[in-house]
Amino acid sequence: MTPAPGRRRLPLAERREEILQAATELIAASGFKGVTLEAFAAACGMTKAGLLHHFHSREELLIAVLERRDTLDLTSVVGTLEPAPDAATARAVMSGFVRRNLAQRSLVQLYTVLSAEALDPAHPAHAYFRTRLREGRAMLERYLLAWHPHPGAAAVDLLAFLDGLQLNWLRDDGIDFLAQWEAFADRFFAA
Amino acid sequence: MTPAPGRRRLPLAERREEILQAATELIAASGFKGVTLEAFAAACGMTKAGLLHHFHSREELLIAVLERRDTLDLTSVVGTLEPAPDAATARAVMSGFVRRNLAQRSLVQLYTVLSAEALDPAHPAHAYFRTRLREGRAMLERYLLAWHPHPGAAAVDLLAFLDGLQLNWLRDDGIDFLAQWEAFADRFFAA
DNA sequence: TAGGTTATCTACCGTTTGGTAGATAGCGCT
DNA sequence: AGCGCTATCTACCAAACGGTAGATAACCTA
Repeated sequence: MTPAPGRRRLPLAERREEILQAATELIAASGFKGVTLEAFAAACGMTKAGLLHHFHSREELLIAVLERRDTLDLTSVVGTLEPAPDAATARAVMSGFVRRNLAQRSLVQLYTVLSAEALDPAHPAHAYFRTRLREGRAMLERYLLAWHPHPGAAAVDLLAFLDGLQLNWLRDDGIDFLAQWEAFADRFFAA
Repeated sequence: MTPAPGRRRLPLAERREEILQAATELIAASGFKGVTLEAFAAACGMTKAGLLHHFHSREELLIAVLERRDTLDLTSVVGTLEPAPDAATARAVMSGFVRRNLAQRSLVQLYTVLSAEALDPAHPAHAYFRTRLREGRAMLERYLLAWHPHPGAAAVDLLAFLDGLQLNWLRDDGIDFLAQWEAFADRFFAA
């Protein structure tokens, strides 16, 4: 049997992954501000100090969570598609994101709250979100380039609408996220 | 002369207004989380305890600031217009908000950050923002009712786009808020 | 099985912060 | 002038929280 694990020792990589996974769930449920170092640790059955051995500060943990989630998301949605720069592909990719987000509301809320907090240039995740926005827009623009008359402005439009729709959906779950998106997309991709 | 005011005593209403004004500026500059009770008080030349005599908690102060700002904004933008329920009026009102927001970026950021924080149902301003969204949408819908084929969905669209555009503008001031809005409005109000 | 590496723990610290209790003093009224 | 109301202050508290230091024990290798 496991010899009365008053202490459970794991190899580095494994423990890190366990922590990140637990932290993601916790943050998604209660926001980042709402979760204390001790709570993160307790979720893995360890203590603050134990956790800090792996992530040297609370902020470092946050960044790690974000980056991990980002990688997972990106590969899962875009990964399998050919990067064909046409309207149909662009719409497919965006619809993929919409559907994925629809299914993980609390995680979307996490991103929303964090990205707002991070408007403050002093916030630990400020640079992260700034970069993320720029890259996302550049990527989208590449998809629009070949067929849209104003790819730059259109990319801004599309991302703004999606961000805003998400925000309103979080505030009021009476909103039909998917329907509103599809209607908007019909118009947008008709041009 | 004023007799060496180690203590400055003001009538209730006057002091309240002074506090709200100072608090608004402070929050707009550094966010709500970034300002401590003591800082709010110091800005009016008083102490925490003195301030708490007027607002019984930090949260109460926050709500008061929001409500005051809301009232001021609403009267300043909508106040002078006839509530004619046609497209032109709707567009004029919305454009009024856009221009006003454009001119007070830090205040917009305040609202953005707060409304994101307030997604948490336990947040002191949760109800405030929920109500505000609903009322805003209802008001907008009334303007669209007479001429738009789908007033409900359109209201959601418009507010989502504006929220999102604002958010992206806050994240990246390279975005031309006004131009993007006008272009969108051209399409939206053409229908 | 001995020994070293290191993952984990116990105990503690210092600061920040929201809030309270009771004293004090400025203003209006008679 | 005196008195009461209350706006304001001084002093204090308690708890939360992020982080550190040094002890301890689990696993790997020889």
